[in-house]
Order: sequence, then C-alpha cells, then structure tokens
Amino acid sequence: MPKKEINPEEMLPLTPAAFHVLMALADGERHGYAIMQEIAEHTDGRMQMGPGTLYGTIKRLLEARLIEESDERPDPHLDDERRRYYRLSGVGQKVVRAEAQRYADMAAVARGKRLIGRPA
Amino acid sequence: MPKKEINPEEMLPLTPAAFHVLMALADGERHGYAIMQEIAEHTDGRMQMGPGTLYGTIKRLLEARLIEESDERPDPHLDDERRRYYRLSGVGQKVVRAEAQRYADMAAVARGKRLIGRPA
DNA sequence: GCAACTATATCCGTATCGGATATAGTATTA
DNA sequence: TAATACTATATCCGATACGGATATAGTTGC
Repeated sequence: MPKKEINPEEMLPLTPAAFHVLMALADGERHGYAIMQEIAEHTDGRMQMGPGTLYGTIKRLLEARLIEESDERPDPHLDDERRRYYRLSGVGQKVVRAEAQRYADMAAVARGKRLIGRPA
Repeated sequence: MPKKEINPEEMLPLTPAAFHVLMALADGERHGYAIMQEIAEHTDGRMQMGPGTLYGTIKRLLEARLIEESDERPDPHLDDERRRYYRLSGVGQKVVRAEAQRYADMAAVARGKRLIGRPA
C-alpha cells in the first residue's frame, strides 16, 4: 500500500500567500527572489509579497513537505551562489492543483451570482 | 467629492473565511447559521465552517464595514427571534466582486500552467 | 418528553502575516 | 573606481486570524 496517504483536499484552503508561492513553482523550480517576481507578474503587480511573508511561507511549505530544496544549479555563469532553488514535491503538485480547482469553483459560483463576467 | 474613497483592491486578498462569508451574502441578506449552510453548499460540503471562525469573521467584517446588520425581519411565523441578519454594505459589494475577479484571474493563470482544465 | 437541530457567542492556544531591519554579493553607470 | 541600485536571503516581532472547545438556550420532530 502507498506510504503516507495524505488527502490533498484536507489541506485546503491554503492561505493566499502559500497558494501564490506554489503557483509560482508550478511550471519549474525557482529561487526565492524569482518567486517574488513571478507572483508580481501573475497578479499584474497587484500583489507585492515582502521578504517576511515570502521566506516565512517557504519555511512553512518546506516543513509541510509541499516543496523541496533542489541541488541542481544552472550554468555557473548564469547562476548566483546566494540563490536557493525550490521545487514542488509530489504532494505539493496535488495540493496546488486542488487549490487551483477550488479557485475555479468559487469563480464559477461568483458567476452564478452575477458578481463577475465570463472567463476571458 | 465622495466621502471616504476606499479602494476595494487594497483590501485584497481576503482570507478564505472572509471571502466565503461575503459570497454567502452576495445574493441577499442571511443570518449567521444560514451563512454557514450556504458555505457548505457552495463548496459541496468540503468547507465546514465552525462557529468560532464564523462569528469571529462576522465581527471583523462588521468592524471593517463590509457587512451591516439588518433590522428587517421575515414574516413572524417564518422567523426565529434569536437570528441576526446581515447584508453586504456598498463597499462590501465592491470588495467581494474584486475578490471574485481575483479568484477568476488566478484560475486563468492556473489554466495557463495546465494545472486545471477549462471552466465547466 | 427527549433527542437532534438551530442559533449565537466567547475563550484561547496556535498559526500566519507583513513591515522593519540586517547583511552582503552583483550589476550598472557616471 | 566609487557610488548606487538591485539581487538575495534571513530573522524578529507585534498584530491579526483561525478554529476547536465550550456554553447557553430556543425550536422541531418523533
């Protein structure tokens, strides 16, 4: 039988901060500062995550095993030794998918109540 | 000139609890217990908000003037004197719309990353 | 009459947020 | 080459929010 059997849906809802960090890692590994920039991009600059929230959230996500630190480094001339790279764990992938689906579901409810228009 | 000029977007993101309460009030006034049931319905029973979170959140939303207590009561034979009814304020309407749009936007980002499928 | 449900409220330990502060390497440009 | 802005990580800590437990009591259904 599978080893831990955690149900990702039981970890929902995530805090907005945790969700944004996981979303930033959904298409590949990134270092902390790049996560910050990716979040700003996802939200058209509306969400500016400061270092306190960013690194605190990373720490909690590591403890919860939703993300892992990666040893792989890019080409040395593109790299910066200070950087620490993170990627989603297997559970992390499932959790971010489930939370994204929850967002889509709530958006659908909002459309049903005519709070917002159709998806672009 | 308009009296207060609060920018609803600056209050975002809401906590999931606050958003669910506002969503439950989006199509008409309701009392606390009914809000709880509406939230369970919106989420197919996946979110079960307990009384601590519910009444604490209501208190905070009242203080932030996103909701107001209503004096109107339904027909006496349908009513229960213990109930306290709440409705969205003008600002509350704008905030819940903006937050719903944020949910839709994040769902769109998630679709771009192929985390979830098309909206139903 | 009794159990289950409805309804509101508070307490309090824990978790999270987020601005401030610290430190220091890297890139730009004057 | 000196100064400045940007990159990058990390921690501290007061304020806020969460959420299970507990309390109280009226209402409904059997």
